[in-house]
This record gives sequence, structure tokens and C-alpha cells, in this order.
Amino acid sequence: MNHASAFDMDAFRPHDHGRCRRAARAAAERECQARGLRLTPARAFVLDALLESHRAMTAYELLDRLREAGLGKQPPIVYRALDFLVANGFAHRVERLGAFVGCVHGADDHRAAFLVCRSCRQVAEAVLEAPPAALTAQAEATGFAVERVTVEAEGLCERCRADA
Amino acid sequence: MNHASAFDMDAFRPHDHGRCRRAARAAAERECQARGLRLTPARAFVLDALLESHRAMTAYELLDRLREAGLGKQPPIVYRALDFLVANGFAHRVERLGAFVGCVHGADDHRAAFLVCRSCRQVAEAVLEAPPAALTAQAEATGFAVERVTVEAEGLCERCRADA
DNA sequence: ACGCAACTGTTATATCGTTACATATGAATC
DNA sequence: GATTCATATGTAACGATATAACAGTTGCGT
Repeated sequence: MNHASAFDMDAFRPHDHGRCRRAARAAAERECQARGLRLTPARAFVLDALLESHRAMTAYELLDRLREAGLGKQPPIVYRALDFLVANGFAHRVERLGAFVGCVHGADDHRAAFLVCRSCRQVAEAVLEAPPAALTAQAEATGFAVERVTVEAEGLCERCRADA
Repeated sequence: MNHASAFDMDAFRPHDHGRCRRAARAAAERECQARGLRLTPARAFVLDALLESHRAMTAYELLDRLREAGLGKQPPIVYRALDFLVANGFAHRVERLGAFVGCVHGADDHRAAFLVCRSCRQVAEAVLEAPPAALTAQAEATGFAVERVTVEAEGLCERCRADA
């Protein structure tokens, strides 16, 4: 389907971001169409804001944008939109930051992992083959049913290291 | 040194918790002794509270305990204690919960991973051989310097599954 | 006893997220 | 078209998590 290499849309690699953004947006639209989900104005607006760059955005940053756009005033509007986007795999929450990024891989989120720059807050999405073996082994051994795995690497991207 | 199996102190396995707790506390004391760190009353109190069980505790739960004990009244006291404990590897922050657990492995925290029960909030600590290969490969490829890796599996422990 | 660094006390505030309930809208059916 | 129900939005109030800033205290080497 897509012959680009795995890191083509990596936040920390030069890439055609317009294409990156449009592809993610189109994938979300297709998915909504296919599954009977409603990409309402507020939801689409939040998704677009997240896809503008690979920088993680907080809920309140997004709320400010919604306010400017006249699409809502109170926190619930943005948290509802984010719940929808995250639940359906169109965005991810970066636990480490309490912030959100658009999903650029369409991967099912059991396999998403992130490189999070602590300086510029840009986030690259990686796709894991599987959760770490040690973790699944211990889960298995103790009867723990894993539902979701969070893998986040915090550090400095090349550019931010150069700036420092 | 320690001939016990890797999961002996797993939160989701029956184990001698008194021994588990005392071992962790003693390890912290030794470490402080060795590195010239001060395990002050507030810090020791918070560590003991965290080691009481394998349940993740929020900063404000801990603050309530500190208040009862007359060791402080305002949030900074507990956040400072937690900063100290986390910085020195005596406790971990569970990002998924915004809460804290005592460290029972003394492992350096680049290698810690967690099984987090979303029902009872008990947390088992696992030790990773290494961060997932896909992640380090992508970091390498893009010049991203990884400083810390968070691996957290959320799910249901055996007991909570049985209860449901 | 002195001086410095580390630690603690206190006030205030920033940041992140939810509850609860009222209202509106879309789309299937009568 | 009117009815109905599920889904989505509007709004006010609040709860939970965390930090800033600065003053005061304590431990400890000299």
C-alpha cells in the first residue's frame, strides 16, 4: 500500500509534512466513514490542530484554539473530542507530558511507542513488534491481563541537542 | 546475593510483604549511607507509606498521611520528598496514574517496567533486559538521545478479574 | 562560632481533568 | 412530517495534580 520507509513521517526527520498531515486526516475520515463514526466540527478541528505539527499539545492549548474558532468555551468540549480521537486511534495521549499528539501511523495503539523530546515536545511515533518479553512473561506468570501498553522514551532530539 | 526468583516480591503473587518492605527500606538506608544522602523524617515517612503495600498512592494521599503525622501541611513537602525518592531510585512515578510506588528492585530505573491494575491500582515492577529494539533503532536512526524509558502495562490483575 | 548548602514552611497559583445536568441534533421509524 | 432515541454539545461548578517564589531553619565542615 505504502512504499515509504518506516520513518518517513518521523517528527525528527525532514519530511513532507503537508502530505503527512493530509494522509492522517484522510485516514481518519475513511475510518469514520467505514465505521459509522461522526467526525464533527469540534473533533475535526482538534484533529487538524494536532496534525499541524508533531508537537504534543495540551488540552488547554487546544481549548484556546477552539475558543478562537468559536467552537466551544469549556473544558469538556476538548476532552470529549480528545476522548473520541484517542478511543478511535486518531490521536494518542503522551502520558509523560499529559498532552496529545495526532496519530500518523494508523497503527492499532497496542503497538505504538513514542520518542518524546523534553525540550521541543515533538513526538515521533514508533511501531513495536510486540511489548517487551519480560513484561508479558511476568503478566502471564501472575495471571495479569494486559489491556494496553505504554512505551515512551524521553530525551532530546538531534536539533535540540545541537541547540544546547 | 539474593537467591529468590525474579517474581518473589511481585505485587500479584503471595509473598512475605513484611520482608519485602523491610528489604526495600533497608536498601534505601544503605544507599543513602553510601552516597551521603539524607533520608529525613518526611522522606522516610513517605517511603514507608509507599512500601506499606504495592498500591500506587497519589501525592495528596501521601500529603494527608504527612498531615496526620504532623510532618507537613502543604503540597511542596510531599512533592519534594517524592522528587528525592524518585531521583534516587527509591520510588517510581506511574505515569498512567499520576501516582507513586515504592521501588522493590533497587534496579536502575532505566530498566523498570510496570504492570498496573486499573482496578486495585496495585503495581508490580518488572525488570527489562533492554528497551524495545524498535524504539532504540528509531532513536539511533534519527539522532534522538534517549534518557529515560517508561514502560507500563495497564490491565487487570488475577484477583480483580476474578472479582468481576 | 561561622558560613554554606541542603532542607523545610508557607502562600499563592498554575495546570490538568471530571461531574452533573440541561439542551440540541441526526437519523431511523411511524 | 412527527416521534423517538441515541449521540453530541453547552455550561457551571469543582476536583485533582503540580509548581513558583521566597523566607526561615538545620546539618555539618571548617
